[in-house]
Amino acid sequence: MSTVRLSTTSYVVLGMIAMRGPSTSYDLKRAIGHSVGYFWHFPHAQLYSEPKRLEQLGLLEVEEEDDGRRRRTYTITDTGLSALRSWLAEPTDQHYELRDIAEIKLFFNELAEPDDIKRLAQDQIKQHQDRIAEYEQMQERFGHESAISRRMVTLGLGLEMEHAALRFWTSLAERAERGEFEA
Amino acid sequence: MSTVRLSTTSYVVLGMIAMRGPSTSYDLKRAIGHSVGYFWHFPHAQLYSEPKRLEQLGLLEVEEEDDGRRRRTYTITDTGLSALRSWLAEPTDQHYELRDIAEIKLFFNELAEPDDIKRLAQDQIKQHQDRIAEYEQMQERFGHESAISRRMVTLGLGLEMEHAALRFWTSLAERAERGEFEA
DNA sequence: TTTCAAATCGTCTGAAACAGATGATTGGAA
DNA sequence: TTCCAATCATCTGTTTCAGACGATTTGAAA
Repeated sequence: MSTVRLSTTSYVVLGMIAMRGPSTSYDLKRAIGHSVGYFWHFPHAQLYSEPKRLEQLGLLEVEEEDDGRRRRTYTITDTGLSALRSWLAEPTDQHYELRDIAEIKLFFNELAEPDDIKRLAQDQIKQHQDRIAEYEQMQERFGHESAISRRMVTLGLGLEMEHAALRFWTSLAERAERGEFEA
Repeated sequence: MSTVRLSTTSYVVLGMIAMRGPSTSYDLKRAIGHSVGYFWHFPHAQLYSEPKRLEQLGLLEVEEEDDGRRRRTYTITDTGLSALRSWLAEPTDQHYELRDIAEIKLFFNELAEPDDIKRLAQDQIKQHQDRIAEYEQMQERFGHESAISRRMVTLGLGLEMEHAALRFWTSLAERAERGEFEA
């Protein structure tokens, strides 16, 4: 077994191919785009270079078209599958990271104009409402199709988080309205 | 005014120096470590290289010790302050990113053993409970000192998010217990 | 049936982010 | 006074990243 350290990107690629079956990089890009991509961004260039690496490590197999687009279709190997499975079985000690520019701006509220805080809060409210609507629509459309309902489980976490953020920014907007961030 | 694109890291550095006053890279590392570092990780090496860049751009000024540690103490310039202020005033269209390895593993639940899901959920419950305790302690200790209470505002968001995650994983653990992730 | 604009698909580049090793300085306990 | 642990700073090689670029394909209008 190799001693190379695989990244989260590696496992997402492995997992996607294991779940979907044989896939091209472009397939991955699209599949990730309407699933894990909602909460963790993977630049599409990675989805071309990473499978190449995984193939060299023997975790994927590749089949190349020899003309036109020259698509490379990747399949997971037994080694790849067992690497993925042991990662899934492994405990995760790392806490999540919430990369939220709005939160950073809010952290520096002392340096901002009170009106900036108000607008920030209002923008966030709108954004989270929109996202909630989007998630609910997904849940409605696909949540009951048992074929993919297990892929919808994380939507529940996404929704909880969105509602939490919405609650926070709503209450913050009220506090700002009350003048809590003046002088 | 320069046309260089500043990153979030840049603004965090500027903001920290603006809020704390003259700071060394090590000061930044520590200050970030017990504030924004809780939700967005900035590798400390960046906090040495980034101020250097900002100094070259004229957004910071530097004063160097000429012996011993050779600490470089950075101060924000007027240009730096106005760059920071206009960033704070600017709307933020980007949605947050939630980099959560546990969520990724859960997404691939179809490929995992039912017991893995149970343990994943239990670990997450523990982790979020601990984090909540940590945040509540911070709130209790510093929330009332008006000198810094405005720097504690984001703690509220952190807590809301932690509670949301805790709710989700708690309910997920029950579903797993009921055998929802078998076969 | 040609044509041409939009959508799809793939690669490349240079810059920034990153983990983690290394090394120097310092304070204070033994 | 020595010596260990904490503090502080830099360096290295790798990975991530945004976004530009270019090639192929589709299909609708001409």
